[in-house]
Amino acid sequence: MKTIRASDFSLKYTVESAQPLTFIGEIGAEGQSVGYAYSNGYVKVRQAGRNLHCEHLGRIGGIRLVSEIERRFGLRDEMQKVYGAIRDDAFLVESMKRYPGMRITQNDPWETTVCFVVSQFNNVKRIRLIMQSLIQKYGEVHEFYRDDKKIAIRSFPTPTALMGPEIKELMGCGTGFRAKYIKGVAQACAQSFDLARLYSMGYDQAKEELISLPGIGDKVADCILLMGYKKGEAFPVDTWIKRAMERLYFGGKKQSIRKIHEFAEGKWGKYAGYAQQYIFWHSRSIKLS
DNA sequence: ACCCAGGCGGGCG
DNA sequence: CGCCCGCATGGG
Repeated sequence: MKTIRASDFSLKYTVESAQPLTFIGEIGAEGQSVGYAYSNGYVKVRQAGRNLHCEHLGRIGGIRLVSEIERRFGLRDEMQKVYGAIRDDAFLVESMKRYPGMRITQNDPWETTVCFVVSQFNNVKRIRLIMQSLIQKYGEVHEFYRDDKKIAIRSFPTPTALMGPEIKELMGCGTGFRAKYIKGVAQACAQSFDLARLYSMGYDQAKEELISLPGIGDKVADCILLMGYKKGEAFPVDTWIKRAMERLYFGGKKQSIRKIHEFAEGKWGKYAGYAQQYIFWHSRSIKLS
C-alpha cells in the first residue's frame, strides 16, 4: 500500500467522466474507489481527501506503482495552468466549478482504441457493458492471492485474441455493426500496425496513421490520441461538442467539423483536450440541446 | 411506435 | 471538399 498526495484531483469525476470505460467495480456515492486490470496484475486506488491510497496485486508491467498511478490519472498535469488556459468562458468556468479535479487519464493505447471504436453511434452505458462483455469472453484470467483469498481478474483481450473470432461471434458481445471494425483493427495491430510507434509521433502524423485503420475516423482518432497517448491538442468533436461549440462560439450556426477543430486549436492549443473534456461532461450532464 | 446514443464508410454531385 | 444514407442494439 502506498499513499500519494494529490491536490486538484477528483478520482470520482475523473473516472466517471466517460473516459476509457474498463475499470472494475462501481464508483460509490463517496466516489472514491476504483480498480483496473493490467496485463498481469491489478491496481486499486481509493481517495480520501488529498490522499490517494494505492495497492496492487501481481505485476503492473514492471513499472513502479506510484509512477504508474501518477501517469494514468494525469497527476503530473499542472491543473492551475490548465484552468488558467481554459478559464475564458462562463460555460467552462461553470464546468470547472462543478467538476473540480477532473483530469484527462492516460490509458493503454490498444484498450483505448477498442473502447472508442465501440463508442461510435453508441451510448456510454452500453459502451461500458460491451467492454466488460469483451473482457469476460476473450480476456485472459489471472489469479492472485490476498490474505489467503483467491482473486481472479481478467485482463483486456489482446489484439490476437480479438482477431480470431468470427464477426458473428464478436457481435454476441453486443458490438453490433462495429464487430467488423474490431476484428479489422485487431488484425492490423496483431500483424503490421505498431501502436507503440505513435507515442513518439507528432499529433498530425499519429492521427493520420490511426485514421488509416478500419472504423477509426476523425473523432475516434482524437479520443485515442487524447486518452491513450495524452496528446493534449487532440479535440474530439462528437455530437455533444459540436452542439456546444456551435452554441457557445458560433452564435448557434452550424459549423463543419474542420471549422470547429481550427477554432479549438487556435483558442486552446495544447490544452484543447482539457477544454473538450470539461465542455463535454458539462453539456452532457445538463443535456444542453 | 419513435428517437437517440462520445461516428464511420461509401456513394454521390 | 460537402451532403446523405445505412448501420446493430438497447433504453427512454
